[in-house]
Amino acid sequence: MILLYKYVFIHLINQTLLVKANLPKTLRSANCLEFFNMSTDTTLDIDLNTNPMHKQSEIPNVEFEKESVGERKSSMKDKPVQFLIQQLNQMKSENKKLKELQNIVYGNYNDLMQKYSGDELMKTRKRKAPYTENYDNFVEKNGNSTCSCCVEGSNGTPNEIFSNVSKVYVRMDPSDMSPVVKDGYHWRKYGQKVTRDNPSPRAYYKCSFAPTCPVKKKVQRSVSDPSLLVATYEGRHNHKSPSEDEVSIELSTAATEITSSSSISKSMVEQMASTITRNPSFTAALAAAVIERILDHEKEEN
DNA sequence: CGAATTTGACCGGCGC
DNA sequence: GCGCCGGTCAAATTCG
Repeated sequence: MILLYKYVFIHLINQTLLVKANLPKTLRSANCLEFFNMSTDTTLDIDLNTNPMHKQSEIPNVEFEKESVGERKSSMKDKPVQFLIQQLNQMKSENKKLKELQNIVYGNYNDLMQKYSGDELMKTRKRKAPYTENYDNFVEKNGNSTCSCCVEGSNGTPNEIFSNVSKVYVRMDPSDMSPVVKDGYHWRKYGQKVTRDNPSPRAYYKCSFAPTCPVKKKVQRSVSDPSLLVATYEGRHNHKSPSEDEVSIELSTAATEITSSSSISKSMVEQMASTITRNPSFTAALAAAVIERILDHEKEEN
């Protein structure tokens, strides 16, 4: 089961976690998935609606690395010095790549800061205004997929220490104008308001696990782009996403079938990954899981 | 018939 | 103190 998860998830999340793990602490505090939506480097792209199997080289790499470890061990007996040199060179090249990635992320981060730290953010509303709503341009700039999202901390400043407020931007199908963000959780609508700065009504939802789960969300169409939904989440779920459970059951069933017949073949894993990633519930659950994972990581650090 | 949604009323924070 | 505004409540309505 763990192996299956690994195969299916590894090429989706691997780059994300790699970049996240190598970010400087100040950058990690930014806690923005927007870094992974940046278009300057495809390795940073975490387009959840893209079939991940186009990066097929990822899965064979896992197996290759296992084999090469064995080869390394045998060669280590024969030529330990050469082996160490080879290892050193390999690490150097990896460091170089990581440094390049880091520079790209730094550049994107600075661009974002320049773009949104100016007067636009300062002319906020007279009320509490815990967050800004001026990220539309960002999503428009980067929203080349059908679902673009980013998460920001409170106060609208990406470098703010994380709190329990996050925003998600979702580009909707133009044919589907219902103000619903499918994020894998079940919500109960408890109110709707037309706000002053946006003719589209804002819908208020509570997690249907309430009062056990304190999470609320607000959903409203973007002023500049009606096809864009802005979902503001407050609080953190204290339970698993129902979609995660569904996916877990699907994977468990598939794993039972596979292991009962033969060893796991690459094509079967690919087929399975392709099937479940076409499932909107899976992509939503994956997005929620990735965000949750990063937020947990952030919480541990703080 | 129960659950979910709608919608007008109400509440509290904030600026003037 | 008053009015504006965002957020919440709860009765009425709709839906499956």
